[in-house]
Amino acid sequence: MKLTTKGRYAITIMLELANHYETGEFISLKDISEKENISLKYLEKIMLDLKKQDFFISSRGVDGGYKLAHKPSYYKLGDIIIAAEKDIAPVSCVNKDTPCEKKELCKTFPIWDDLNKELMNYLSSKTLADYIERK
Amino acid sequence: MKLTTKGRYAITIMLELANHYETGEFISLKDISEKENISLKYLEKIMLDLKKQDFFISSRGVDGGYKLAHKPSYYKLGDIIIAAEKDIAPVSCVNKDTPCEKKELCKTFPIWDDLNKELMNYLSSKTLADYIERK
DNA sequence: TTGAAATCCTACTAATTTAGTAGTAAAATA
DNA sequence: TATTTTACTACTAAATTAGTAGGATTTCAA
Repeated sequence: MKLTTKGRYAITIMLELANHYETGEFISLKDISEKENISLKYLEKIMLDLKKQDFFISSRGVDGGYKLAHKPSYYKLGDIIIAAEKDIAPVSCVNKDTPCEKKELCKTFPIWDDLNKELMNYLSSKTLADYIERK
Repeated sequence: MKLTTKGRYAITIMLELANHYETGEFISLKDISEKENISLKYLEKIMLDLKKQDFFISSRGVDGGYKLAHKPSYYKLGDIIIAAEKDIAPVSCVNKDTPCEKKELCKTFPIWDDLNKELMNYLSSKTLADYIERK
């Protein structure tokens, strides 16, 4: 049931931006990279996937970086993880895009279907706002 | 968040045995292998991990195989998956045996800790009895 | 008492996936 | 115009996954 580093780092990036949401300032990937000890190039790559969503406002050049386009409560953990990992179904047969054709016959299908629903439900119920730093 | 085939097939095996629990007969891996189209050798290997638990009664030779040592409601999905996959923590920092040392400082730790608890809680709440065939 | 059918056990391996790296272009700002 | 940052594509080493291969041992029935 492991998450890949892509999903993990995506959450790291998003939570860091959420923690600076109130200030309105841009946060560069370099800052996050140094703070969290993650390769800058790898963070950039993860950003490519996240950017396909309407998640950020970005700015290039000195003092540039990213900031959230919406307030932290807009960002469900599930949406972030899916954006980074593409597919988080625990078993591919319950994936929305490529569902199993034999699911009517398969005795284990209900197990994976229930688990997937439970997971999705939980990850949709939590947002970045639930985990930002309180002062 | 993918499960490996080990975890998937472990559930397949256990559910098949659960569906024959009432008859008391031994089910061979060969039967399951043919029915589910999974390599016999691979099923044997998965069995090695499951057998470390007090899960089965086995019998060799003709008409041998396995049957459940307890009734289906005894087997929590989480216990089966953990036996097969060893570790199902979505992120290694929340693993019981090798927890992260910086968890006090880490801002994302509570996210993974909550997710892990949710998962474990769910997988402990369901047993094979919830998914056996009704006649 | 021998052969077949099953479990039991260890070692190896091809294919896939993960976790990056490398290099460059383009934009913004001072 | 130099610097800093994002934006984008292509490649790659390491690790993991999903098995295979080969045999030993046990049980039962003919």
